[in-house]
Amino acid sequence: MLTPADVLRAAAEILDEFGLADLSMRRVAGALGVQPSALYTHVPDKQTLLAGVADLILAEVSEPLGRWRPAMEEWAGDLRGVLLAHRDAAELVLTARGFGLSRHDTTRHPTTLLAAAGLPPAEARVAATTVLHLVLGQVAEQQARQVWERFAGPGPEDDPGAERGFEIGLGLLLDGVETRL
Amino acid sequence: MLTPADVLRAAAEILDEFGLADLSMRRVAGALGVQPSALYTHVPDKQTLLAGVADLILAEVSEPLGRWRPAMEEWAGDLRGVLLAHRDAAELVLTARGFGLSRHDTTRHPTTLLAAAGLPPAEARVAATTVLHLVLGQVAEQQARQVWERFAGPGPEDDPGAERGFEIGLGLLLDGVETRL
DNA sequence: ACCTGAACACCGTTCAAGT
DNA sequence: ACCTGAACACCGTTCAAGT
Repeated sequence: MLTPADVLRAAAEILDEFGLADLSMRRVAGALGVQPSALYTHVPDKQTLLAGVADLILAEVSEPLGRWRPAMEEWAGDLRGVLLAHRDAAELVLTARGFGLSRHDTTRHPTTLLAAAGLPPAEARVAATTVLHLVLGQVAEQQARQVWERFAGPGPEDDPGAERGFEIGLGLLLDGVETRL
Repeated sequence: MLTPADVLRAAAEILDEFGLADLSMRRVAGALGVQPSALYTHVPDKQTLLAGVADLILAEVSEPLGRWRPAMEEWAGDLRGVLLAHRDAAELVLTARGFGLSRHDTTRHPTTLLAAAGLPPAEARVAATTVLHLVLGQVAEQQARQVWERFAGPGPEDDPGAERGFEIGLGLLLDGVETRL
């Protein structure tokens, strides 16, 4: 007997191995050894299933702790690392968040951290969300490039240029935060 | 007789009216009154067609001129406005850029502008790309939310919270740039 | 060169039927 | 409640055939 958690796990595995384009309801069903229609007993539709996988991924990101600046740097780096560890994760999270189906409040802890550092609550929320958007935008582009390189280019590289760009861009943003403290 | 430009235009119209999910090769063909297979005389595949539409949209963004800070604010606002004016444009641009099929060098002018203001060339490029990623991440999320609200919520709003968040986030980043000048 | 028409190998989702 | 099997209304892309 299947459970919603089984469906989620199977979907997450297909995402990591074959990517978002190959993550179809029929493929998830196949991996579980059931008919496609059987999934709809445990999951309302594909959109909700994808949001569940996105939340599973976001739950891997650790909470930021300690002095605000190194903590924010670690959180952003961790978020980026988690997204890069799962194929097409940035695009998945971006659409899941937009569709409002994501239950995971990703910016909760960094917002608290920035507020505790002295930033007005509204600005803290915006600053945390800005860091999130920055990471999502950068990783989404990098991962779409990786999809392409998988069958056209010289294979998936570590892309040190992207990491360098991420660090510099984040540094600019956190410098901006620092001027407001 | 069809031309590649006709196919691009038809695809762009379907995007604006019905969104990325409904932008299929079969629908573009239908709008042009031809069989789906007829498109492949003018366009290699769907991916390339989408990248062409993305470049069409990005070409609408005006060049930044004048003092660096107001020019960057205007450029980022213009970019955001252009993306918001075309349904699902941020997601489209994000994947088209990632796939490396986009011919449009979006960050060219803002990079020159920041370099002229005194930022080292490498940092200028990164700073311009960071602004781009910020805008793409924020608009991608907002537009995915708009897709959802179209058949679930209270209709597409202007979302002043998103605009406010954009302005504050951009301000933080540009403050960071300022500390480096 | 340009387009048609048919085909191939897929999709997400629904639904009557069985257990 | 849970799952099967068939069906509906779609996909992108290819390819022989016509002009």
